[in-house]
Amino acid sequence: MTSVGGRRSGRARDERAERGIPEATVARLPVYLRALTALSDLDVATASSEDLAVSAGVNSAKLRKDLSYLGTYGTRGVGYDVNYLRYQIAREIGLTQDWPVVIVGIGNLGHALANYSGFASRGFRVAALLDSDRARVGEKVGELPISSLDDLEEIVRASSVSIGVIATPAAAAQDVCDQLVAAGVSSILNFAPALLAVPDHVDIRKVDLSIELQILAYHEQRKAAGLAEIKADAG
Amino acid sequence: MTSVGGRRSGRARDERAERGIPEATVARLPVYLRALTALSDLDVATASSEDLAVSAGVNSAKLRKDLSYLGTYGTRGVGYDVNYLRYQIAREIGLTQDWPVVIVGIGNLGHALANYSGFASRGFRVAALLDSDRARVGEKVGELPISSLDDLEEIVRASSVSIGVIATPAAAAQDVCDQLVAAGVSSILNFAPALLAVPDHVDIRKVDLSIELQILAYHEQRKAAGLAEIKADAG
DNA sequence: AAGAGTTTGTGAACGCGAGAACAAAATCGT
DNA sequence: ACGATTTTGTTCTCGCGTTCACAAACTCTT
Repeated sequence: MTSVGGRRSGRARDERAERGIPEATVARLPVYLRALTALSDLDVATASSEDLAVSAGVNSAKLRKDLSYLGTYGTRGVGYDVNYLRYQIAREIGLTQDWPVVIVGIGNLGHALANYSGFASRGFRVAALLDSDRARVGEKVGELPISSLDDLEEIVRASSVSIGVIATPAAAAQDVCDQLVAAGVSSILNFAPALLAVPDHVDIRKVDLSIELQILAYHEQRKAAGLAEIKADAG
Repeated sequence: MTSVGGRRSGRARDERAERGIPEATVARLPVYLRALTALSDLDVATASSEDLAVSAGVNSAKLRKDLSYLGTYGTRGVGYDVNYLRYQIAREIGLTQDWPVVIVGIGNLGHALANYSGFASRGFRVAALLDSDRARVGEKVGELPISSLDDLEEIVRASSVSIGVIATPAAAAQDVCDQLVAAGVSSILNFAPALLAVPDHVDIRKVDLSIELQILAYHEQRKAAGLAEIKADAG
């Protein structure tokens, strides 16, 4: 409990940022970043936690607590310097560096993702587009040509890719996932409606359109049932 | 506390399903449904909570508790009848009926969504594609022609649409959202990277690619930092 | 028919995250 | 220079969701 702790080096570092920002907070940092960027574009120099909270759509106490995990970047009685805080959050997330990304599966969705401008604007760069259909290899999508899935390993090594996006049909997803992991990719964003198994050291997140719609349908049905009940009681 | 409760009608109903399935459970029901469908396709007649939990990628106790909110559909010592449970979950979510959906913003993403086969296979039907660009009105995407955003209200009324999907640029999202709400849509799935304000009675869910990537980047950076630290300590 | 073996449904403990509330620290006005 | 005001950073409490653990309920074997 005294002096040397764990495998920390001797150099003093910011204790607060050292270990463990709660996952819920991490998920909100990009939202704050977006709000700060919007304020910055409007030439707002400083903003209170309340201002920011409104822009981000969260409770101000929650926002202050979230920011406190990063460090003490605010000034009591004043608020937060918009550009300074924006930089600090960007640095914390890792957006001060460039992240090469490969997209696997260039169907309708892969196409859309390849052309998505939100990639480049936030430090993500599409390094390659891959598809298992040999007939499509060479075809251009925007600036980039489609490469063969066989070249995955070489591309990942050559461009130091650590993030992969899966936009294949569900049936192919696990196989592609395994290949990505074997090639050295350690973060995966999965758009295929399938459960993917990965080793512990690999992070995986899924985006599932169909699930989102089903959740909406559940609530929608509930609203309709409530109305029907009121009607029945009245009649 | 006795006899007549709230605005319930006199008819007895299943108390369990009557009110309030936890939101976390609702979000998992579609996952269970997918797992059950997969098992059904493999002609598996019954499955234990453990089997299902593995297929769905969750803890079996959690799965049992989730299912218990719907009713008592399992048999102790045996497990769950796959097809029966599948039907019950589908009914609970509201997938026994057909949900017409409108998609607004037919750019790259809107195109991909319009052609997404996962829609139809789960009871969602694309009723119309809308775009504000008059030059594109009439253009066909798959089977459907693009309609003008001006016709939104009529389309919503004619087809009893209650779910809308926003796939426009961020700048247009709030305006489109307001129009959807005004037309009578009460559930919205938003793909635009923008915070949308809606009345209380409207449900909204967002899917944000850029945020997902940023979350992955944070963890990726963390892994890299950890490695660097170990290297530095060793050297 | 009765005991052995399974598997569900649920009570209880625990941990995390949300939000209220407040002390500490900065600015501003006089 | 000092009190009033603003706003942060943090402590505390509460509720929700996850997980463990076990009694109840069912099947199967003999």
